Amino acid sequence: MFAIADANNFYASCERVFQPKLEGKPIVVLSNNDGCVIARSAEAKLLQVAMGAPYFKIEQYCKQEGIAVFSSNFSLYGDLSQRVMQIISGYAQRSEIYSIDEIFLDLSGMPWDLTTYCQGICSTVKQWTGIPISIGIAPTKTLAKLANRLVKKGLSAHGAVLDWRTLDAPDEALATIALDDIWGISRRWSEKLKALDIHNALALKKTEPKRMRQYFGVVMERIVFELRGASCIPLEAMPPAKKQIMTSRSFGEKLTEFADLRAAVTYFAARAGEKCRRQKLAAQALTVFIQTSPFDSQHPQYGNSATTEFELPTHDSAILIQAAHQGLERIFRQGYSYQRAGILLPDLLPAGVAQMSLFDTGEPSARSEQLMATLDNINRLHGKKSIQYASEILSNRWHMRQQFKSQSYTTNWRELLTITI
DNA sequence: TCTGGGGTCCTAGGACCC
DNA sequence: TCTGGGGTCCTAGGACCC
Repeated sequence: MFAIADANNFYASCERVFQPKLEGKPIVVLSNNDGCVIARSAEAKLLQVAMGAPYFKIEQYCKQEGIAVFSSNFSLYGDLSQRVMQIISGYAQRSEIYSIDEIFLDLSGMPWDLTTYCQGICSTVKQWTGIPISIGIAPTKTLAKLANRLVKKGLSAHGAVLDWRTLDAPDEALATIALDDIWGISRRWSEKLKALDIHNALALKKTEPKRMRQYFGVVMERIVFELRGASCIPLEAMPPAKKQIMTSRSFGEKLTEFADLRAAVTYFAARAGEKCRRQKLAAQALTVFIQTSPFDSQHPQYGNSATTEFELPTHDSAILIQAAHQGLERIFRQGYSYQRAGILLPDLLPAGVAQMSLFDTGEPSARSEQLMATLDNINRLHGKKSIQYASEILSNRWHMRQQFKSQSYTTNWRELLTITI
């Protein structure tokens, strides 16, 4: 038996925890650079604010309807997510954190009533963190996700929890579920399914799995089996090591100067190095990429990338930064307005298991390890950006617009919530 | 003026191994 | 007429997730 616990409108709920006056009020959260809508409270959904809507197109509407607008605050969301996950994972022997606001639980073999048990999880999480969650329970992950979806639509007889097995007419419920509401099916596949005269989850369940495999591949075949109640997608209690790490951003304003881009990619390379070290991985190569805005039809477009391979796998920020600079020099062209850049570390290995080169003594890498550990410690103890590479801060013109950002209430001593009486 | 930032898996084809 | 059998690795493209 699987359960999926999922926070309701997670980013909007995080903002509401620290501004309870927004209870019952519409909230939207914007992407980096305040570009487009990436989260909406239930009230904002009722006001027909679309997911992904560019903010500049709905700004007036938000003001008119009194919608509270926030820039994304990932240090807040990440921290609250950790707290929620820690609480929920205590309720099962095995669990899998699936995304920032979702966690699967293995509820196999539990002798008590699972609906009551999960209702207890919901109320504890709400009481301890202020975040509302919903839980779907079923014999497969795909059905658990659907049960969760029915909860969100208000179709559960048990509040925030629904056990698929307690449905009186599960097939009738499936018949009401649109294809692209199924986990793993998006617009293209649902269109292709409709062309085959398959129009809802029940119809898909009744297809022949082998035939679906011929049309779509093994992924769709598994979905059909899962809809039938045969589990094909196991719980992954141990998250597999990352295969690649990316750090990229759109800029607050278009950049034309090499020096501004160089500061940006330096920052990205340093962040990618931090991620790499935290996950105990090392990069065999680094790709730097830059591009102009695909929405800008007035100016000439250009995008390019350059990859540098390392002699030895590394997670030393200085080496990553140097490679990023060299790559940028190769691809930078004068005369374009750049909108976005980033760093990709494409082929990661576990740190410390690398093949040494014939003449390597190991000593420089020991010094590098020490230096990186010290750097990470300083930034952990004294806050992000306490110590940075000089070339990161030679320009800040690329910095994101974040006009509506709330405080980092839980991760920064200088931004604690203050209450005036 | 203004449109996010991360990731994964599968498949097919080509090149190569013994 | 007849033309082995079993693999791996890499890449690009296409799909999906949050």
